[in-house]
Amino acid sequence: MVERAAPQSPRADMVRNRHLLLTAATEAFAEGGVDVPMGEIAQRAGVAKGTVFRHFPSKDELLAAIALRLLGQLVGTAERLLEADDAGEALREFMTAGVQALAADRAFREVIGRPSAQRPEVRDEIARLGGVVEALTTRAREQGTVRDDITGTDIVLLLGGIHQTAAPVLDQQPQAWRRYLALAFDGLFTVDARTLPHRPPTGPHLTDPRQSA
Amino acid sequence: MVERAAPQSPRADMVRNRHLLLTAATEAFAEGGVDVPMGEIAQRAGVAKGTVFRHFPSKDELLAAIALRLLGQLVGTAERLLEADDAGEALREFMTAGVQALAADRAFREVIGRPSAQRPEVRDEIARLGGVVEALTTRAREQGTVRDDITGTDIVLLLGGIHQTAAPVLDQQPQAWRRYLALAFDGLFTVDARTLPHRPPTGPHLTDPRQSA
Amino acid sequence: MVERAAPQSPRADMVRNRHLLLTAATEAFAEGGVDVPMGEIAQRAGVAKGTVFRHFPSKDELLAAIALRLLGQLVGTAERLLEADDAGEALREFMTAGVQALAADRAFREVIGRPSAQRPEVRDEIARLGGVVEALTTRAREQGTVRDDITGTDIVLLLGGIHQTAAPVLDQQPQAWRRYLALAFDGLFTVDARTLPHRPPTGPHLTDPRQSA
Amino acid sequence: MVERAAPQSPRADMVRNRHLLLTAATEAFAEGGVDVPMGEIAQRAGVAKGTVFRHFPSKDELLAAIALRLLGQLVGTAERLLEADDAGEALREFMTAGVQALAADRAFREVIGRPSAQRPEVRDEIARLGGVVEALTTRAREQGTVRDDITGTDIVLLLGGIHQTAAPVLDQQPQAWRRYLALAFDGLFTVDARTLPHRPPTGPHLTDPRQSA
DNA sequence: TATGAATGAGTATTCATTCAT
DNA sequence: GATGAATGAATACTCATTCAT
Repeated sequence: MVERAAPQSPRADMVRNRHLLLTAATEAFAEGGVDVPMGEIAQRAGVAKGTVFRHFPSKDELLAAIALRLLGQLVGTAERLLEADDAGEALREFMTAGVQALAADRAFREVIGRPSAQRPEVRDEIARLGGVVEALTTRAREQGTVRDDITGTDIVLLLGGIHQTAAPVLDQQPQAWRRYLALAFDGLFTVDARTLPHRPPTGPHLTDPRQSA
Repeated sequence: MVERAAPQSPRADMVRNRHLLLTAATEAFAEGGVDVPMGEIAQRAGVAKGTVFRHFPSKDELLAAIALRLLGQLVGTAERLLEADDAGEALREFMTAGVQALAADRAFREVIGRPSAQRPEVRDEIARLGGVVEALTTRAREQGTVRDDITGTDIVLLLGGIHQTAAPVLDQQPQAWRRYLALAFDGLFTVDARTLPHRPPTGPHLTDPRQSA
Repeated sequence: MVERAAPQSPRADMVRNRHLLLTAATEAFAEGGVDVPMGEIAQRAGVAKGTVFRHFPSKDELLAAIALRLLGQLVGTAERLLEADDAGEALREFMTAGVQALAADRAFREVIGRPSAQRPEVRDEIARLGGVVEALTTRAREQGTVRDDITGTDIVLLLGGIHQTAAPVLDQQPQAWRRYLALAFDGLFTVDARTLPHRPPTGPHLTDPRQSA
Repeated sequence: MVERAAPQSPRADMVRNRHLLLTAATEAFAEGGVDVPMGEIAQRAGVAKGTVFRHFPSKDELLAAIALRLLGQLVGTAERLLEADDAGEALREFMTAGVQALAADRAFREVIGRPSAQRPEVRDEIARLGGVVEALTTRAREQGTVRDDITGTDIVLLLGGIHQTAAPVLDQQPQAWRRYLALAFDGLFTVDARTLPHRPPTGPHLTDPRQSA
């Protein structure tokens, strides 16, 4: 139904389809929100509806897979930056990459704030991200470039918040998030600030509370 | 189906019903997100489904009405604070009130990020909010308590972003937004910061771009 | 979409539709088994799919309603026959009516052997039927026209069995069940038979065991 | 996917697979009814789905094969019993075996009452069973142990009916069918009964009429 | 004007069957 | 011959919206 390079083996074709689907789904969700019908994703990927379900037994599972992939990328970035000399700069870079990822992939946040995020694999990955970012933050704190009272969890949460700040104008000004990221940096990378109120959150599940009931 | 005091006049009953509906809908959307069925709103308001549609020809219209009311409240708050002596403190108060409103009413953001927000009335109200906040910000800027490069639009956008930062932990820590609000203040109420990158956004429609297609 | 007498009131129309649906469903299930799509039932009743679900929130509920109606009729028949002088004759009449009901309404048995039968209301009605038939049987036993070792539960179970015996030829010979009913009578209405093996079953749920897992 | 001894020859493997499938399918259908997915049968047999379809071009064909095998067993039993001296006792034994087969293999009846039963091969086997049982019955009739007006077809039909009588309590009382079999014997093995009403059915296809449309 | 019954388009998911490897 | 990935028709159920009373 859709022209396609001849697959080398069923296995190869399957891998290809899985990739196709993940890409199509990420795009589709990005454009239309999580409510896009599974059928549209199938169409975009150029496969039949049944194929979507063969690869991802339910919409939730598909959403989880997307979230996992995105989280994995962030974790990778953070891990790489753990090696950098200038921890403060590394943290800035991580946040920049993180917000950019959210901006580029608008489905991410919506995908994260879903029952899919309740899946153990997703929670685990979130926890993993939290751990790495905590390390990143600790190093920066030790180097005295970031304020004392900021935690890795704060950083992770801020990613979403900063992106969200600019989201309403994302269409007209796709780079506006840089402005608010800089603003956040100004609040973050300061040493002589008064201690922030409210104890730092722990274990953010990145789960939209609306869905947790 | 629900006993009720006899209405004084048809007109009075209608006004009453409209109010009932708005309240019920605000609550319902707050608790369940914008996906709560119209039927549930009718039930909560103690009226029949048809009545909901008589007052609000479509779900979208209802959503718009809610957004309008909430925006109106924010505008009111901002206008009141325009009278304050300490403009910086006033701005802080406005932002606190704004984020709190978002935190308390989880539907607000979702309601705002919808085609309903495209309706002229809503856009107008958003513009009005922008105007008042701009004034508020200008005064603070003039008093030298807020950095030079911050606009009213920035402030309005930040409301959503700050709320969103804390949203993932809203369940467990309903006050966490205060932490991020304080962090934002630290970035905002500083005078000797380097100028923020990216030109300030104009005319944010507060519309989630995802929905604009 | 379907010609129909003008309804007098919404309420009247609803009652009418409920009846229409029940009838259509009974027929549809009778002809096609419980697997007929809900859509077909809607079509047969001349209503939209949604209407079926308004009246019966799930297929199961519809099935239960049908079972209930049929069971109720049987209970009524049994109760009426409790008044008869000749208890043996009354029992024969009841069984005749029962098997005939099953023969006429082929869906009955299938409907009964379903999770729908697990619903308390259905179980209750089955229990009620069991009670009345037990009384009927006891009277016949006391009058010495039915063998000593037969219980009301046996009778109820036999209804299904007798019907089933003739079911394979129901198409070609719709009255064949009379033959096997007579055969059962010959085994039943005898006094000098050896006691039946196996203790009499108690509390038949009329539930197809296949479904109980 | 399932380790297995290396096949001796393609041909041998096929035979083996066919057997595996038939067994797995019989079990699966027995436990879950005819609605078990083909995939589960493949899994149980330890082969891929495609293999099932290579052996049995359609689910119906598979069902037919099972029915055929079971019918064949009954025919075998009947043929063997044709040799017995006491024809009445032989008939009892046959019926006992028949009902027991149905009770033990809950899928049998369901399998039989299906379009699959329409297949010529199945009809032929049913006819063959009818013939043998007719002979069995005739002999018993001639020996004066069974009533005059009973035919082989009646006997075959009764198998299903007797089983069905006890089916609703099969879970709790797996042997209850013996009770109703005895009851049937009491009606059957009597000489001075009034002639049964309704002419004896001929050529039962053992097909549930519900499915024939 | 309020009611709530009817409508019907829309959605996730299942499963027999086909077919490329 | 076996495999298992892809297909796509089919189905129960939801919900915004309409409309007769």
